[in-house]
Formats: sequence, structure tokens, C-alpha cells
Amino acid sequence: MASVSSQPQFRYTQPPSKVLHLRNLPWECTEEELIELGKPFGKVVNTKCNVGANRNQAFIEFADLNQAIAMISYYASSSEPAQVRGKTVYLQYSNRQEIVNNKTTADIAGNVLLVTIEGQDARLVSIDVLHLDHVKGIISNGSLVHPEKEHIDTYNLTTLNFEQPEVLLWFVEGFEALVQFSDSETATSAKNALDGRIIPRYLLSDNVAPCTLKITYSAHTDLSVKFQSHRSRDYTNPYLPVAPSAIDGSNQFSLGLDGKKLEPESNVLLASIENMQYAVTLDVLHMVFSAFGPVQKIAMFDKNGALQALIQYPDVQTAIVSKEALEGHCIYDGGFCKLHLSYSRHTDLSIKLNNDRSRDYTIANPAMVNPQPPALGQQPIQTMGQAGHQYNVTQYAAPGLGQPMMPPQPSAGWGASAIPVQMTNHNPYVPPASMPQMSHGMMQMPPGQSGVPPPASTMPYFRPNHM
DNA sequence: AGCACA
Repeated sequence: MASVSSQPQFRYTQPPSKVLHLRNLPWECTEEELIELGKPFGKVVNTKCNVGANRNQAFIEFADLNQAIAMISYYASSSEPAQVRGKTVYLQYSNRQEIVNNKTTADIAGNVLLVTIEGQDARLVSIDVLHLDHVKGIISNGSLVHPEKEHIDTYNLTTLNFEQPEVLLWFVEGFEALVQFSDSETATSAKNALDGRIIPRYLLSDNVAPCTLKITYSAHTDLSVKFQSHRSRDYTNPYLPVAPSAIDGSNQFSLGLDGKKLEPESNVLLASIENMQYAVTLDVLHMVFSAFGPVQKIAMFDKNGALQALIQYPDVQTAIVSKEALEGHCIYDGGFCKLHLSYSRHTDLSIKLNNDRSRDYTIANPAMVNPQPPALGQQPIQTMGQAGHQYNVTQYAAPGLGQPMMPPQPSAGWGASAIPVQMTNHNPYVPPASMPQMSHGMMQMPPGQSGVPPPASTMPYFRPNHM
């Protein structure tokens, strides 16, 4: 044909194929609709829909080439175009001879969903957000709404009604969860209703940035939950033991799917102090950890005779920077009071009482927040300057090490905090220049404010998505 | 409205 050369790749040069290429389909056309369309002409053995950037193309594969030819021929001479949902669909032979469905496990319906929480603060989303009662919520206008608190447009409303409460959860990491349903139908309805939805604000803490749910199928069929914890729940078994880590916030690693140890990042750090020959007080910790951002809360406690502390920052990023900078370093020269840091499972400490072992710096109560000048502890090494200590020194002295070298000295007040806490670096690979320096600005910043840029702002903290 | 697992 003479006209062929102008459009060589299109219609006139398409050799017949039992696979037809369809375009101009309505948005997210289903496999069922494709089968309906092709059925009058033969046996549809395979389909692929939602193809292309606009997801409005598809393929139909017939069992026999003649069936594909029949369909093309029919619509070539028909006055009625092929239609799906009233929309004209354009057909031609595909340039391939068979449909290759590379359905991954993420596409094959199952009873377990892999839920990825996307957003800046995805790691801060609590497991409780995914609880059945919330999943059962009502969806309107593209996001979950609170059934009682928000106006619901009943015209646009989908109600999720999971009759069987056979749901259990397993948090793989801070931002991923496996959610098991009793059957794949329930899982599918949950997936259809929730995939891509924004987690409503009322389910999140105030300081958590918006998060969306991304849901695919998991290859798992039955999750094994050994403990109820911050990261795993079995709602079918209320008598499941509670993990020790859920109670005392100790540093227990969660186990990933591959059996690899994972330590989910958190805005709360768990500090344990090694070789604590000198007192480490609340104020010392506050000063040290404030170098990286506002410290919201600190709780100190004894664990197996050693001092541990939980230090809460407003965000995970600050905690990460703080942990990276402080891990393995000593508060005092000479290898004394070496810090070991890990991420706590806590995200919000509950400080019942402000005292010398726990404090909530976000509560505006000058009498409580700053009852005494900050104590830097006694000064075993000259670089520590003049700061003193007002608490009982022996209280925190490491057992068996006797009295500290120097008696406690009264502090000169807030002004004493002008002396930077000199962090001693015992790691030959980290230059001392990277040591944090105390900043008065940070110390005097109103508590509870976020936005203090971390010293090492280049630190990446988001893992690339598993997709 | 024009060919997929990128």
C-alpha cells in the first residue's frame, strides 16, 4: 500500500496476533470487563489491564488467532464501536504474540496484606492505627474520617465491615506492617478501601506529618505472633504474653522477615552508661542530648544495677543524629560514663512526676523544669571547668569503684552551662572535630519546640522504599 | 488514543 509508509507502525502493518491491544479504556478497567468484551468472539485466556501511564490500555489474549481476527474484523465493519462503560475502545492486534503477566506476589490476592506507611514520620505511626476498630472506620472523600467527630458525606461513603475479627498484625519495621485477615476476600476489601488513603489526623500524634497507606498483598498466609508488643499483636489471642520490651522499653531487637536483626528508629533513645565512675544526672543528660535538638523528656532508671535513661526528641531525625554522634562516646574524659545508645520502642514517654530522675521539659513549669542550676557532675578532668553537682554523688557511682575523685561542688547556676561539655572521643576513626559542642541557644530554647537543625543535617534517615 | 514487566 502506498499509504502505509506514512504510518508504518500502526494499523496497516500490524500482523495478526491472538493478543489484542486496547486503548482509550475507562479508568482502571477491570479484567472482568475485558473478558465480557472479548467473550462473544472466542475464549479469552488472558488479560492485562491498567496498562500504560494513564492505566487506560489493556490486552486481551484469545485461545485462538481466528478469534482475535473475528473480533478485529467485527469492529472494523461495525457501526457500533467496541465499548466499555459506554466509552469507545480502540482495538488492534498487539505486536506481541502472548500476554506476559508478571504478576508478583504483590498482585496475587491473599489473606495477608503488606501495608507500607508513607510519609516523613511514617516510623512514628503506632501499631494501634492499624487496629481493626480503625480499619473498620468510614471512608469518605478519599480519606478516613472519624465516624463521630467529622461530618460524613453519606453519598460518597464506603463502610468497611469486617464481620470476622480474625485480624492480626505484625510490624516488620517501623513503617511496614503485615496484616492478616481471615480470608483473601476480607483482605481484598480492606486493600481496596484503604490503599492510597491518608491516615486521618485524629489517629496520629500532633507532631506527626501526614502519612498514607500503601497496600499490596503479601505472600504470607499465616503470621506467627509470639508476643503482644509495640510491633506485633494477635487480636485473635488476647492471652498472648506481652513482650518484656513492651513494658520496660528495653532494647530488644525485632526480627525482620529474613531473620535479620532490625532496630527500628525512634524519636526516643535508650541510653545505658558504662563505666559510670562519676554521677550522671538528669541535667547532665539534658545538656549532652540538647546539643542535637530540643529534648522533650528524660526518664532515668536502674536496670541490672546500671543506669539507663530514655531521652525523647520531638522527631526521629534528631534522635538519629544524636545517636550517631554520641554512641560510644564518654561524657567525661578518661573513658568514664561511656554512652551506649539504641532506639527505644517508646515514642512518647509518660512522665508522671518531675524529679531528679525524670522530667518532662515540654511542661511549662519553671519551678519544676529548672529547680536547680544544671549540674555537670564533678570535674574529674580539668577540661570540664567549674560546674558542680547538687545531687548525691554516691547514688550513681558505679558499684565497687569507691568514691569519685572529687567531692561535688555547687554549681554557679545556668551560667555554668556556658562551659561546653567536652565529649571524649575514644574511637580513632571519628575525629574529635565531629564532637558536639554545647549550645546555649539550644539550652535556652523553649521546650517542646522542634525545628532545631541537627548538626549533621546531611545524614540520610529515610531508607529507600522497598518498592 | 498508539504496546506491558520500566
